[in-house]
Amino acid sequence: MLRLSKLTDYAVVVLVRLSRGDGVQTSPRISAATGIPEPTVAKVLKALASGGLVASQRGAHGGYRLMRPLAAVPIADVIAAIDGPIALTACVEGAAGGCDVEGICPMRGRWDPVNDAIQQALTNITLADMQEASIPRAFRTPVRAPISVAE
Amino acid sequence: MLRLSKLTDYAVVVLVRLSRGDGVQTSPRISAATGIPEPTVAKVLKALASGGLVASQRGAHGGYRLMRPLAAVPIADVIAAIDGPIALTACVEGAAGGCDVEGICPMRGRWDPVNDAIQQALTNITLADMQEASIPRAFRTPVRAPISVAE
DNA sequence: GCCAATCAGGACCCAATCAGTCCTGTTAAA
DNA sequence: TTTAACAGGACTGATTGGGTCCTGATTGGC
Repeated sequence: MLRLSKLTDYAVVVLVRLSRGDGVQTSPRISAATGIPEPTVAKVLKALASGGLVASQRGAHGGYRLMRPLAAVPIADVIAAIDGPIALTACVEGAAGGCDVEGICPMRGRWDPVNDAIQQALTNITLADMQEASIPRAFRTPVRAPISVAE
Repeated sequence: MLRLSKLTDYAVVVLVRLSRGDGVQTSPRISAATGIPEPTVAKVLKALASGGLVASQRGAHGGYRLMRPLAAVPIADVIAAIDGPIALTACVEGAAGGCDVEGICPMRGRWDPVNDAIQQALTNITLADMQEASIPRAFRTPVRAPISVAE
């Protein structure tokens, strides 16, 4: 099913939320605004910080802020930050490790064109695109968006 | 990581194998030729038959054969046959069921452009493309290709 | 008409993965 | 010094998927 991790979905919500307001925002505050449980918000933000998508400020009055505007964040970056590098199969070029029959595996490299195509597709879509895409009535209004994720 | 199911990888191997030779081929024979365990080959073939990618013939001297040449089989069809419809998130248009907050979920429809992009990317790549892509030395020769899949 | 080979369609089990939580540091402002 | 906040793990329960097996249904040969 080409499943996307649920945390990635959360990450989009969190990033969109971060894009409103100027200063840093704490994870409890984002949790309250989005309805996502606080520990999960914290986990997502840490991953996003590692990926360079948000900047963190520690200590009292700390928090997180966006490093780039939404339009400059391809969804591929978000996925990479949360789920690791985009690779359909483990033996794809760039994936860590090596399969047990590496070197004799006829599948080696076979999925590369597919990966490249997907990578490119995901790079061409930014968070701004997703933010604007077909949001149902009454949800253009900010600030108090409830739970987000499906399933 | 956008993980692709291992069975889909098997399916590509099986389909490529089926493309060699004219008559029907039995699953034990394909298993022997590819190194994939027979029950798994059977499972993959059943799914491919349900998806209309291969035709089956029951009874003695039965087996499977390709319905179309490899160049006419987009990889999207294979994925759909094995893993079900291509949908990144559960609440994507076309996915079964409905999430618990359906109707108020601001994420609803948001992933659609991403899904469409991926769908299109996968539709533009056929099995023939994958077959030709960077196969290492000595594996253009048919018949006795060993295990395929990565881990 | 019977038998053997083969596909059809499930049920089932085990391992791996992931979402989600929690705990213990470390940093920085008041 | 205290407190608010992030950093970076470890841990657990549930879900998923790979893989196997079993019981039919179908077809060709003897």
